[in-house]
Amino acid sequence: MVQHHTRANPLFLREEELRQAIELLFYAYRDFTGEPDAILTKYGFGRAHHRVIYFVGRNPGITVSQLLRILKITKQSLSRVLSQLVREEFVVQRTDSDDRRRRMLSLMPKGEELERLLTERQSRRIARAYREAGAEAVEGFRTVLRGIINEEDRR
Amino acid sequence: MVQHHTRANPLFLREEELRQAIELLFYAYRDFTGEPDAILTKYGFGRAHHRVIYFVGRNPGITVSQLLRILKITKQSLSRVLSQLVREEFVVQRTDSDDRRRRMLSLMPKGEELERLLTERQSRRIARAYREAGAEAVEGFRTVLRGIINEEDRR
DNA sequence: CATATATGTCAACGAGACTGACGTAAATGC
DNA sequence: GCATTTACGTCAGTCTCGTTGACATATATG
Repeated sequence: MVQHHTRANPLFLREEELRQAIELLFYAYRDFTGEPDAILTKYGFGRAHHRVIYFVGRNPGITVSQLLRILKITKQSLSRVLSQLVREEFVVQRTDSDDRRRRMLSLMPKGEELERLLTERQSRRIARAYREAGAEAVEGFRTVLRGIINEEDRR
Repeated sequence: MVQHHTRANPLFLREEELRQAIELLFYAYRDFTGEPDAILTKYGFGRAHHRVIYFVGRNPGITVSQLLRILKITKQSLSRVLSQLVREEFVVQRTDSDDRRRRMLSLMPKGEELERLLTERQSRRIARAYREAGAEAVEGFRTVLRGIINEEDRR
């Protein structure tokens, strides 16, 4: 079956292969975000809050505009979520002393705790997949994912 | 930053590695969906329409409940999108003659055309990443992604 | 001093997810 | 044959999170 198509149409395998990749990405992302989403609901937060908490935790002192460039959303969308996180003391803003227009963001204890909780779940999922796949597969995984990202963001 | 993990703690590399995976997935998915999203806007559709069009195109004759299991959304959410796609003649519903409760979904010409357009873009992105990464990396990519998906859905 | 930058905010809107309830038609099990 | 289950659709209401465009303020910079 597969061989027949291979011989007759050299594009068949290729298209099938690419569609499988599209689907793998969809399913993996769906399940990768599903677990945190469920936890966030209990806090009255959504996926947008998760992203902010994650990237602020990862880059303490990050500014609002840097965060916007990562998330690729508008100022308004971020603002709503961020001010809620500040109000509820998950995130704190300090004015940068070098450039007092900038607000440097960091996690407060509550934020760190939630970040750990969420990252732990996702890490566990990744760790399991990495362990089962082996080091070589992990390298391939990283290489391909990097290749999918827009060139300007591969830093 | 988190200094206490430098050399003394063997988990540092591991945590760093896992966080990189989390971020790669975020960035890759962000850019992977960004291009189709822009196209869909011109049709007055969103990402939800894309997912329906994609999976109906991929599985002609798929039923509503099968689609719900794939997308993991509620009947209401699907219904809104699906009825719009049917109304605008991108998707057609036929009653299954074996079980007349079931509606079998397929793409109409307009739907096939849009599906091709969207899948082409995403395929091109994947194909480029695959080409640059090489066959071995591709295998690793697939293996790890499969490992990230919930076990019951790896079929 | 003029301009550019970083941030915040207001108002309005739209997509797309959710819950819970209800209704209908058809298949299936006892 | 009747009760139950399944497949689908729909109503009403809610929430998150994305959008645009305009405007305000403080600060830095040329």
